[in-house]
Amino acid sequence: MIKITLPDGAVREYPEGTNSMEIAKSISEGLARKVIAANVNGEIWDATRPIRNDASVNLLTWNDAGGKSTFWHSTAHLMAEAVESIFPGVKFWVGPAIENGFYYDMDLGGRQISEEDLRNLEAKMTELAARQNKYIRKEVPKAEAIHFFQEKGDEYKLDLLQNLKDGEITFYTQGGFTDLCRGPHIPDTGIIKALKLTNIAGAYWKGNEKNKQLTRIYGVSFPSKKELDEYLLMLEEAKKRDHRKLGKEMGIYTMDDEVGQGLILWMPNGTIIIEELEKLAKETEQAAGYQRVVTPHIAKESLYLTSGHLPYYQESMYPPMELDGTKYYLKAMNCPHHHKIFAAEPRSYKDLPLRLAEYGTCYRFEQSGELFGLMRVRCLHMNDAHIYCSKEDFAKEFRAVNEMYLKYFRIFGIDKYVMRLSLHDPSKLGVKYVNEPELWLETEAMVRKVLKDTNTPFVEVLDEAAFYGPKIDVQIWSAIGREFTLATNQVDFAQGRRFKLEFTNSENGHDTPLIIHRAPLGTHERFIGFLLEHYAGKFPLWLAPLQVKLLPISDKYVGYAQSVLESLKNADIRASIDDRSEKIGRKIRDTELARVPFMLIIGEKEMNDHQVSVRRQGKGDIGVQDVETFVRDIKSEIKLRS
RNA sequence: GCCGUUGUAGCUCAGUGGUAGAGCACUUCCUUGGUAAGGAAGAGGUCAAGAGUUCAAUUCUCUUCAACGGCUCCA
Repeated sequence: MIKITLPDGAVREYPEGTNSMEIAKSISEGLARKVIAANVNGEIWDATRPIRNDASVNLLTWNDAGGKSTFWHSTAHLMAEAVESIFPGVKFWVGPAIENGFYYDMDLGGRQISEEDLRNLEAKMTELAARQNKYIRKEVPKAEAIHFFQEKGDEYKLDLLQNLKDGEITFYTQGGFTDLCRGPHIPDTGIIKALKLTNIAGAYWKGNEKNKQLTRIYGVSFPSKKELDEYLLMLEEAKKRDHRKLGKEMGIYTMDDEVGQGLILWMPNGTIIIEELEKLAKETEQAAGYQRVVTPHIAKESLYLTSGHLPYYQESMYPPMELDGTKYYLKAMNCPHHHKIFAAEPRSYKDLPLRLAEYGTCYRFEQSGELFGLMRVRCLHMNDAHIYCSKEDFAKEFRAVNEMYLKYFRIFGIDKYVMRLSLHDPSKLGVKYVNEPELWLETEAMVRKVLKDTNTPFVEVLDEAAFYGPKIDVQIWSAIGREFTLATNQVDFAQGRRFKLEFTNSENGHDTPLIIHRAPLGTHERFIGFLLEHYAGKFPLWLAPLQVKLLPISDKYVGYAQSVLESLKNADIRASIDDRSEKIGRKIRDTELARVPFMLIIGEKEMNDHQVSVRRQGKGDIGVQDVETFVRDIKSEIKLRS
């Protein structure tokens, strides 16, 4: 007998060689039906794998992350089985579970696969699943495994085998399909009740674009039809919140083939949001001791040779234009221009920290396949600033920048974010990173210390730094689950020297300033894309392109509505009148759907009493107010940016 | 850049080898109303662009462009 410890601390005895499924059955049949896998001593195991020694066991069901991923991984095997039966001779690479489902990479030998094939595969998978084939685990000696895949002619699996040691190789078989796999898997295919193959994509072998491109099929599966339907419904809902859809619907931005890919045309409504964001940034930066500058969109090649950007980033810059033998580049970053402003005057330690801010327009020649709505574009407006400071001031300045981030996050209600400390990879010094090993370690330690001192939660990642120094990237998630880097806060110990930037220190010597690059609001493009999804288009009052819509009950009250409109406009409130000869119900509906924060209904009573009947978007009728009271209240709400 | 899919009215989408339709939106008229859709009429499309096959192409083929889903990349 062996002792099994359950999550609640209970210890039960079972015969040696029992398995998690047996354990579940001993607790209840209902539980046994739901068990997908089990966490045995911290490792996820098949529910049917024999347990030989005392162990702590946590049974996993669909509701556990480990259960879900096992379920999806097993569905990937089921898909492979279906693929193999329909396309004999296919070779497989890997088929993991991912955040929402699974995929399998395969070499179809040059064969193309269509949407129709996916439907056929789904049907085949459903058929195979219904057979309730067991997933059978088998430990295989390396020589035998190699022989198996040599017979099959699958060089991808042979490649995988190279890195595996004899004695740790396992095969899993379900129905007629055997795969090299460390597992774990669900007990049998019967519990896969609903599935959908979602899309086909090319994926480079081992993620390297120099390698052959394999065919990747994505899918998702569920233990019931109901859950699949819910998932599909969720996707529909997410679509409605997509910034590309909302941006068009709300007249925020447009794009045009003739202007060019990835080049955003900001429409009047989008421009209002841009101006409000800039107002916020300017106020905040002014209070924090920044000074504003304005710099050109282009510069000579030599500027980027000095900065060191050219060799690292030329491919991401628009090709140069040549005038009288001199090459000019559209700027992809603002820092070199700002450095030249620093260099334009002699600087004393008394001038530092010098903080230069600009909503700079940058152009980046992103690969065409990378462009994505507002999130990834070729012309962007960055909430940029560079702080030139001494080493002594660094911690204080870096900390102040972090606090600015947090201030913005509060304003926009961003509570899901991760600060990612991006470090250099020492093996790439001189290639991807400036070859200053000691400065790297020193600045990385400085940044880490600030994060620790301020109790800022962060993760560290290797090989993600800028070429000139470590950085903090802020990862955020939009309301529909899109993750991206919003903002970045970087330390730069390299460009100061490259530009020979200097200040006179208190001992009358010369020092090179450290530079902090920071962009808390990222770019207008990405940030507004984020905000659209974050708010589902229902912007808070201060950002809403149209803040108030006046809805006269009939034509008779348009005159009075116009006088109210005057009062609102005099108070700098963005308002307009719906003077269509429509019924009030219709006007309310249209205004609600247009996501206007306030509606003022104006009829006989309001006109006589110099009042307005106020309706708040999403909340409905909130009563009658004097015009002056309404203006005062709304003004204060706008000012608070709440 | 690579793999795959898609491209018909402002939007969402039907449809056909014989030069096109619906709903919503839009315009005009009627209606003048009290908190989420009043009625009627009208206008609107080189069917992404170019080439080929054909008596005839929006439809079939090819190329280009763009968008979308991924991969790779992302200062």
